[in-house]
Amino acid sequence: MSKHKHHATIDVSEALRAAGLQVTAQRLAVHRAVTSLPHAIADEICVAVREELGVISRQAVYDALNAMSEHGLLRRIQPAGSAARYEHRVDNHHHLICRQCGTLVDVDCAVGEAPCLTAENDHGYRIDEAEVIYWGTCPGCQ
Amino acid sequence: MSKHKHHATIDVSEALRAAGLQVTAQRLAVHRAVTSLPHAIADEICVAVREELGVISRQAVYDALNAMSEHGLLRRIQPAGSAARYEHRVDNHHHLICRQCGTLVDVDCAVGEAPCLTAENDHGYRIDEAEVIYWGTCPGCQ
DNA sequence: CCTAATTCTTGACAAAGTCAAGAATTGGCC
DNA sequence: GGCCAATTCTTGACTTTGTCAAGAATTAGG
Repeated sequence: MSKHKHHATIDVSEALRAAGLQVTAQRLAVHRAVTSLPHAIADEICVAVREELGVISRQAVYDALNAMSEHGLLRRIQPAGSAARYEHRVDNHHHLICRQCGTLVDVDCAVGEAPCLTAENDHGYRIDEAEVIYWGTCPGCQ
Repeated sequence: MSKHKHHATIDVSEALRAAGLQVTAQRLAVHRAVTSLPHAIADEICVAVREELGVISRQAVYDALNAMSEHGLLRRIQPAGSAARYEHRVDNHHHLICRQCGTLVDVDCAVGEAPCLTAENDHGYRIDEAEVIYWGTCPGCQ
C-alpha cells in the first residue's frame, strides 16, 4: 500500500496538503484521536488530544474537526439526541444506534456502492448522499 | 373517515387519551401548529402557538413536542446542522434536504412498507426504524 | 530567513434544550 | 358539582454544544 514507514501519520499529512490545508501538530493529533476513538464527540476528542499534546484549545479541536470533515479526511455523524460524532472511516457505510444505551456501530451499506442514492421521487434535487441510521435495541439492552 | 365534525382536533384528543396523556389546550395548539407548519423547529412552534393561545411557556412547548413525539402523535426529525424539526406525518417516509438553503421535503419510502429495516449485518440489534436522509441541492439552488 | 496566509488561543457569546420547584389544570370518583 | 391525586404548566436558572472575533503563533513558499 504505502511506501512509507509511518503509514497513518504520513498519509494524513499528505491528505491535508492535498486538500489545501496546512499540516499542524493539532490536526494530526485530532486525527489520531478520532482514529483511536471512533464515534467520539468533540469533547472526548479534546480530552484525548490534551493527553497527547498537553494543551490545545477547544476551538482548535472544532476547527480541525470541521476542516477535516469538510475535506473528506473525517466523517461527521449527527444522530438525533447526541452531539456530533466523528469517525475516520470515510467510505460508504451507515450506522446502527441503540435507543437505550446509545451505542453506535458501523454497518456496511445494504445496497452496495452508492446505493440508496435513488429516492422514490427526487423533487428535482440533485442528491449526493443518502444518510441511513438504523435505530433499535442492542443485544445487551434486549 | 371520522364520524366527528371537528375532525382533526377530536382525533388528536382521542389520540392523546389513547396514549395515556391528558388533553390540554397547550397540547392541542402545539399539534395544530405542527400541522400547519410542517418541519418547523420548536421556537417556530412556540411563536405560532402564542399567536393562537396568547401565552405558553417554552417548556410547555418542549414538553408537548416531546410527549407527542414519544407517543407517535408527531414525528421528530433532527438533521445535521439544524435544531429538531417536527411534523404531523407519522407514516413511513423519508426526507430530502438541500445543503445550500436547508429546505426539507418529504419523500415516500423508496422500498415500500417497512423497507430499509434490513441492514447488511444487524450486529444482533433488534432494528425498529431506518431513518433515511437524502442530502443534495434543490432545484432553486442548482 | 522573510513574509503572507493560515491556524491557534482566548474569551465572550448564542442557540437549543433540560432541570427543578411550585402553581395550575385535568380527570376520575363520590 | 366538588374533591383529590396525578399530571401538566410556569418560571427561571443552568448545561451542553458550538460559533464569533481579535490578536498571537505557526506554517509554507520564495
